[in-house]
Amino acid sequence: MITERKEIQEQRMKGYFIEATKDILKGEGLKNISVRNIAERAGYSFATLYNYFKDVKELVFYCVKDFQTECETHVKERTDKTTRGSKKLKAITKAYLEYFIQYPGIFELFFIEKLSDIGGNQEASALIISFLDRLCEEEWNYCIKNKLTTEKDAVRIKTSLLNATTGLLLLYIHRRHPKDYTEYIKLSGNQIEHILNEIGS
Amino acid sequence: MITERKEIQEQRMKGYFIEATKDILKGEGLKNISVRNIAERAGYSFATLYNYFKDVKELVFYCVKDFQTECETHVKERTDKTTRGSKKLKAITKAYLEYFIQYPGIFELFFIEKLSDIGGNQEASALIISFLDRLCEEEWNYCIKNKLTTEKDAVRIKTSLLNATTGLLLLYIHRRHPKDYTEYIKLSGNQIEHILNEIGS
DNA sequence: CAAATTTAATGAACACTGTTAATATCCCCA
DNA sequence: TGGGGATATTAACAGTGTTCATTAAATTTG
Repeated sequence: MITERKEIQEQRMKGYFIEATKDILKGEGLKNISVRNIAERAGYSFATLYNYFKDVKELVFYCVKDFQTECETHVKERTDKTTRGSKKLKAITKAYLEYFIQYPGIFELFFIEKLSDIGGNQEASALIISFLDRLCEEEWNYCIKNKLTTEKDAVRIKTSLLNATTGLLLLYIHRRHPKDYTEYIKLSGNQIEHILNEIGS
Repeated sequence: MITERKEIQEQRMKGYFIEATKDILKGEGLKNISVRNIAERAGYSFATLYNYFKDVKELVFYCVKDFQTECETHVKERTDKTTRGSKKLKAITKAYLEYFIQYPGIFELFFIEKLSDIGGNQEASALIISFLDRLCEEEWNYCIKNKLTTEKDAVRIKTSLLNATTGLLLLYIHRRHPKDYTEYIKLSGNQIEHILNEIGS
C-alpha cells in the first residue's frame, strides 16, 4: 500500500535528522546544536525538519532513547564478566560514568537541557532519572535476594548513587573539578566505592 | 582628583547593571537573562553595557560574588545558634540547599552556566567549587580538633557533601525529581544526615 | 566664559538562534 | 501528459550577543 511506503519514508527521514543530531551531540556537544546545523548535516533545509518534528526539543528527545540503549550496551560490554554483588554494581556505575565523560554533550542533554515544558518531555525526564536504577536493577535484586543488603537500604543507596554520579559529572564537565582526568578518576572511584561498600560481599 | 570621580562613577554604573542582572536572576531566572533585558532594567541602552563589561559573562561573574555573600548571611542567620559539630554541619548544608531552592536561577548561574572559557572565569569556578567548604570550614576544624573525625575522613566527606548537594539540586531543579517539594525535603534531609552521620557527636 | 577635546551613551548593523507561513518543487496516479 | 497532493524550500519575524560609527555630553584648556 501507499501508506506503508509513506511510513518507511517518513521513518527514514526522521532517522536522517536524528542521526545528524546525535553526531553533533557526540562531537561538538549541546552548544553546537541548532536547527540549521542539524538540517545541513542531514542534507536538508532547516524548514524540512519541521515537517517531521514539531520542534527541536522533540527531535532531541528521540536521541535520549538511542543514547540510553547505546550506553546500556557500553555498560554491559565491560561489566558482563564481573563477579556479582557490590563489585558488579561498582563496575556498572563506573562504566556509566565513563560513557558520559566520553560524551559530555550527552550528559548535558540528559541532565541540563530543559525538556521540561511540554508533555512528552516529562516522559524524557522519567526515562533519565530512572536510567541508572534500570542499569543496576538486576544486580540490586541479586543483592537483596542474597541478603547482602535490605530493600530499605537499597533504596537509600540508589538515591546516593544517583546524586553522587550526577554531581560528579556536573562538577567535572562544567566546572573542571577536579582539575585533571586522572584526579577525577581517583576521586569518583573513591566515592562510588565508599557508597557501595555499605553492601556486604 | 578627576580619576577618583571617574572611578566612583564607573563603579556606580557597574552597580546598576549588576543589580539589574541579580534581580532578573532571582526573579525570572537564567533563561530571561539577556543584554537587552538587563540594560532596560538598568535604564540604559544595551550598548552602554559594553562600555563597562567586556561581555555579558563578565557581568554575570560579578553576581557570583554578591550571591555568595548573600547566601553566607542566609546560612549564618539560621545556623548561628545550632549546637556545634555534626549537627551544625547538617544545618549549614541544609540552609545552603534552601538558598538555591529559593533561587533556582542562582543555582544555574553557579553550576550550569558555562563561564569556563576565559581567564577570569576560572576564578569564578574556583570560587563556586570551594563555596560549601568555605561555609563549613570553621565547623570542620572544630570537628577535627575535638576528634569527632579525622582529617582524612573530613576530606572525603566534604567531597561527598559537594557531590550530593550538587546532584540533589540539579535533579530537583532541572528534572523535577523528586516530584514535589515535601518529598524533596525529606529525601535531601535523609541524604545529608546519612553522609554526616559518619562524624561522631 | 567659550572653544576644543576627551569621554560616554547610543542606534544601526551583523551573524546567529527557533519557528511559521507562503511558495516552489517533486512524484504518483489517472 | 496533465493534474493534484505531498513535500522541500525560501522568506520573514522576533529574539539572541556583539561591534562600530555616530552623536551627545562633560571636562579641560585657552
